[in-house]
Amino acid sequence: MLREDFEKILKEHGLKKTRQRILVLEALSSCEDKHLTAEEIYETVKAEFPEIGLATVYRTIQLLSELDLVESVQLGDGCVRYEIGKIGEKEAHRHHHLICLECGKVISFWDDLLEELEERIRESASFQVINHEVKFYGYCESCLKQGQECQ
Amino acid sequence: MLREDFEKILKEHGLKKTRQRILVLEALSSCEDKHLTAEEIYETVKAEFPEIGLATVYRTIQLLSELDLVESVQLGDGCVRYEIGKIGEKEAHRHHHLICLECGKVISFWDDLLEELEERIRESASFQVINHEVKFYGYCESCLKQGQECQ
DNA sequence: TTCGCTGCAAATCCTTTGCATGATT
DNA sequence: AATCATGCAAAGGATTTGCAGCGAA
Repeated sequence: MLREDFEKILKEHGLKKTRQRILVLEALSSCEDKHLTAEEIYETVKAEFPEIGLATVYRTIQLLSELDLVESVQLGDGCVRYEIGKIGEKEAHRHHHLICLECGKVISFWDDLLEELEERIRESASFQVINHEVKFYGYCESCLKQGQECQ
Repeated sequence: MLREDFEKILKEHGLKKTRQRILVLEALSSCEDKHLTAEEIYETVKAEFPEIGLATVYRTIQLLSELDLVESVQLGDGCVRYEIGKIGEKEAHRHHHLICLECGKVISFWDDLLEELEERIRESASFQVINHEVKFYGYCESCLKQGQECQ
């Protein structure tokens, strides 16, 4: 997500361009794979703009969600985290997470193998699938190496 | 999950059999497809045992989680809900949810099509998959019928 | 009798809201 | 200048914790 695109979207929706909004979006864009919590976004932005308040971060996240620019994910550690969206892009539908049960590391990956499964659901359950969310829990490479005797 | 099995598990772990614990488990067993919140479990048990406290419900849920008898699910409405587990049974790995974006209805279904995908992940990402969680968002049959012009 | 379990109330954590001030258009 | 957005502090909701009393073993 480019800054100009974002500014254009704000304008289109009659919303004001503020430093806080830009910085929250940039925090989320800069580390796409970090899955930041609201608190982490707050700390990140505060480094560059110490006056920002946590409430503004929450309000901005909510705004970005409504604009379909970010989505929340819950990765098993009890925290709500936010990701910059791939919404609208064709990547959106193929974006999944691998979550390490040992170290908590999250690996994003893309795959569309579920297309076939969706088709079957559509037929068998009379349910029109719009989107799906898949999480795989297990052990990442480095944790496997470290504790080969453990599992 | 049968009551006797549960009592046996409690005994095996040196835990006491209490009316509260039995009733919480029964609330969760009786309506497997309801995905109750802590508050709903509380209300259900209270009908039969009005002295119970909400804290006990939370403590019992936590206990049941540690015993791998229940797991939490978050179905897009912002609430944390609990399901009696299929853990250990071969059903465990094939248990997914269809969530209606219109009415919020949740339909559980079982399918193991992801086996193949897991195999590919194991190879390509050097990640050992232990479990997975899949949610499909879309529109259920009755919502589709009602608003055929809407989507 | 012992020790774990419970209910209650208070504490905590995360998120939202009200309101006066400040910034953007 | 008008309006929207912000910071702060207070409110809200969900969950956890401390503690004295109760109940299962």
